[in-house]
Amino acid sequence: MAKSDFFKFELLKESQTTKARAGILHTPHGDIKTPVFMPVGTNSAVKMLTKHHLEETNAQIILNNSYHLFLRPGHKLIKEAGGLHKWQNWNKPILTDSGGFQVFSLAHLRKISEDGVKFRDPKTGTSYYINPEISMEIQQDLGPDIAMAFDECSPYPCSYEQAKFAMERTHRWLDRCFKAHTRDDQALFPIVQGAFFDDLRKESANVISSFDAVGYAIGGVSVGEPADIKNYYTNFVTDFLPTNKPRYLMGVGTPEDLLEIVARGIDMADCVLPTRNARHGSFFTKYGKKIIKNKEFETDYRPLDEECDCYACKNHSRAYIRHLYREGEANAAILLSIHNIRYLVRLSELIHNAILDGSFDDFYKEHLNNYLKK
RNA sequence: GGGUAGAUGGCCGAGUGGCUAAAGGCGACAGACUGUAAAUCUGUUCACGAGAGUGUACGGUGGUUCGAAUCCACCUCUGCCCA
Repeated sequence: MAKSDFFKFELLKESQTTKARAGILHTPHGDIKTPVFMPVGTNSAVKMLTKHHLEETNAQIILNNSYHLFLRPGHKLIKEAGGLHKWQNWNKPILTDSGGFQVFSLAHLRKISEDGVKFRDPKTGTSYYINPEISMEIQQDLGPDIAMAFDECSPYPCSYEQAKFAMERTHRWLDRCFKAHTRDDQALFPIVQGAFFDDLRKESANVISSFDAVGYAIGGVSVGEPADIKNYYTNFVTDFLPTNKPRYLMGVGTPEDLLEIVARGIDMADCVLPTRNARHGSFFTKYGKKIIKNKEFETDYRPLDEECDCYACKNHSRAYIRHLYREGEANAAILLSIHNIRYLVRLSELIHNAILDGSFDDFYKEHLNNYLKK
């Protein structure tokens, strides 16, 4: 069977005033309504959530990470266990990152060569080697619906020469990824790099668009650059990507980011922020991000967000969750994680519906206005 | 009654003559986090002041000294041991 039989992207409707689009991406493990927010479960676990919690958030697809699972427990073990879906008992779509982000985030613990990257495991000091072929082998053994190309994500700031070199190497690696990738029931998304230079981003978008892929990703953003730069390049790059394929902006973001990037033509996004911020005590509301430990919530008996339908909001008050957090109870992180994920998943559902009924422009303005109101 | 140890900022606890408005921890108050080395990290925390700074402060009172949380005397209180 060819890839086109497993994957199809239906573009349902486009906004008249912005670049927002609503669609459906069909995958071997089910359909994904876009725009979609994808929670991150690096170690084959979305931190703090059981499968039951995660299903209740209505997440349509989750991320896992090749680098982390390669180190432990090993892709061969997961393959033997029946693949990622069976391994973590998640029967909806899964996307794996290639290990490319660790080239960036573990910069001081790795050495890049033309062939690939040597990493030192921060926990044990052991050395591991990943190159495009190894990343494809890992991801084909793990068995997600969507695999990502092995890329080199540049830091911010970054010189033009450095960015160009990393981008060109990413393109050479991309070619090797596509040659090594053979599973038809798995999509391989190439990734645009080029840091924050117009000509590099344009060149990279054109190069990756020349590969026949199910969807196309934009990487190298949310690496410390200001929001307006991120928005500018998101808008800039989507102009050079195929219109009939999903575009995935990697590592973004906050609720306001989600609105901004959808308006700039993005269909998929993932971020660790909802779960990390939850563990660190902050939560999303219609009126902006709040910090649960703050005194203002001491006697606030309202739910985290009054319009939210998540488990935490249906059952508990801000005052109660604040108490749990201050006492170091794990339940605080669990409840906040459930809420933050549901907040972004629900926001993406509302966005999808708003695009379909033609009200996205108003929705976008009103929501952003509320969220950024102080 | 006798002996002995001690009394430091909201709490615990360093500090034994100037470098001490006083380490460190806790607590409190606030902030950061964007393809997860992260249930982590950062800042503030005597009063007044934007700040330089000024004032008050190491149980109490008095003393020694150019200078005392630190040395001396007495007092108050507390822990422990003996009667």
